[in-house]
This record gives sequence, C-alpha cells and structure tokens, in this order.
Amino acid sequence: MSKQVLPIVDADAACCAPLACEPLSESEAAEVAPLFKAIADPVRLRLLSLIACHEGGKTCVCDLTAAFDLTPPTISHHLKVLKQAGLIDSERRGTWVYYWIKPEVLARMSALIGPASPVLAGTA
Amino acid sequence: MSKQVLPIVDADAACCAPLACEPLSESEAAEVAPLFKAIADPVRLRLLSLIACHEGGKTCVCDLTAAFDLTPPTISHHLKVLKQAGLIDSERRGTWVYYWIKPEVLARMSALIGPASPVLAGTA
DNA sequence: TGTCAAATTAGAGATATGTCGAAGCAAGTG
DNA sequence: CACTTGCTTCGACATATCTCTAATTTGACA
Repeated sequence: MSKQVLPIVDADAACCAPLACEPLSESEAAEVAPLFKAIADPVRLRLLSLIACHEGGKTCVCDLTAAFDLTPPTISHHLKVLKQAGLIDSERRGTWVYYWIKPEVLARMSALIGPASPVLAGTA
Repeated sequence: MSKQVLPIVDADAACCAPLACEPLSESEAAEVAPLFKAIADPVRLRLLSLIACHEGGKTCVCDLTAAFDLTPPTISHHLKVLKQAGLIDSERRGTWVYYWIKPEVLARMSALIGPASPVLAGTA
C-alpha cells in the first residue's frame, strides 16, 4: 500500500521499547493458564453458563446432561474438569448431585484480562 | 457433617430450578471457546502480557523469543495461534516483525465471564 | 549477486484431550 | 434383600496440541 512510516519504533534503535506494565511471570502464567483451559471448551462454557443461570445457583446434573447430545460420562468428565480447576463446587443430595458456580474465581479471571489489568493494560 | 437442610431446592419437586439469565447457546459457545483456548496456555498468556505491556504497543518477535527458553519456531507457532484467534495483529518492518494486541477482543472476553455477564450472572 | 539475519513453515514425535461403552458406587423403593 | 435410578470411574480410541529440527521465505547489505 502506502509507505508505512510509523513513529512508534525507531528503526535505528534496538527492536524493543520499554514496558508499560508488569508482565505476567512464568509462575503466575502457570497458575492462571489452567483456569482458562478449563473454560476453553464449548461444552464446559455452556455448562458453566447453565449452572450460573439457575435461580438459586444450584443445578442438578440431570438437567445439565439433558441439555447436551452427550453421554452422562462425558458431562461428568467436564464437570470434574471445572471442579478441579476450582470454578464450581458440588454436593450430593440423595440420588441427585448439585453443582454451583464459584463467582470469585470467574471474577478474578475476568479482571486479569480486562481493561484495568496490571499485566495486560498495554493499549487498552 | 451436619444435617444439610438447604432451602434452595424443593426435594419433592423436579430436580431443576428456573433460569436466572440467558445461558450461552451452542453456537455462541462454539464461537467464544476458541478465544479462551488461545489464552489457555502459559506461554501464550505471557506472550500476550509481554506484548500488551510494551510502551507503544508494538513488540518485536526477537524480544519475545528472548523472554522464553523456547525455540523461535515454537514462539512463532504460539503467535500464530494468538493471531488466528484475533487477539493480536502483526506487521513486518524490514527484517523484524512486530505484534500488537487487539484490546477490544480481550475486553469482550473479560466481560463475558465478568460479574455483569448476561450469560454468567448467576450468583455474582 | 551472494551472504547473513529474522521469522515462518513443514514435518515428526510425545503428550494431552474429548468422547464413548462398560462397570462400579450411592441412595431410594418395593 | 433385591432392584432401579443417578452419577461417577475406568479403559480405550481418535484427534488435537506442544515442542523440536530442518528447510524456506523475506529483507538488508557488502
């Protein structure tokens, strides 16, 4: 296209510019990545949403299984992943098992990638 | 431990309670999950953070490669994943290639899992 | 033109993930 | 006690992901 003379980086200098905020450390990244991995699946995203949208916050597995074209073991597997990541918790009530969301964890994840994040506040 | 008599669900009724917000549809989930999958890796989280934290917003690949104990092809692969997800964009400037963040996309992801989300606002 | 440096692409190998059927466990009911 | 229902665990399989080495592309420069 046209000549691109952008003032952002001085081509004579080194290829890098100074940092505007504190980037995520290796250990912080290792700690947070599993949280995002837990929700990085369409089934688990919908499970989380279905659980969160329930009045009272507790949702029976039978409800969740019915919302998908997947077998109960598969739903159970995804619920286990979400629970091990700390995003949901569960309780047995007779024959049924209920799951509920832990909103603090979601809120922390949201803040981490949001506009006010101390580790991602570059061009926001 | 102690008797758990929770008033949230009537044990005589069906196992389900009504919904409090609109859960994520199958197609919405399929659309959003790849975004979270893109950041669901410690290396890519740090890459994103390093890029975002650069003053001016543009970061040279050589800078990024230097920050990891990984080979250039591996860094290149992760940058490609982030770019294909739409989280970053790039431009070639002579020998060097610069990447920058697209904050709108991060902001959208943050809002989706944040306390005010219309699909995850259950118990927040 | 030839050479060098930066970055990407291609291909391979090890590990992780998503899904299922079969089996097991826990709790209610006849 | 036996039987049924709801859910989880186990084991297997196909696919996806992460990382590397080797080869390729792109641009700068003598």
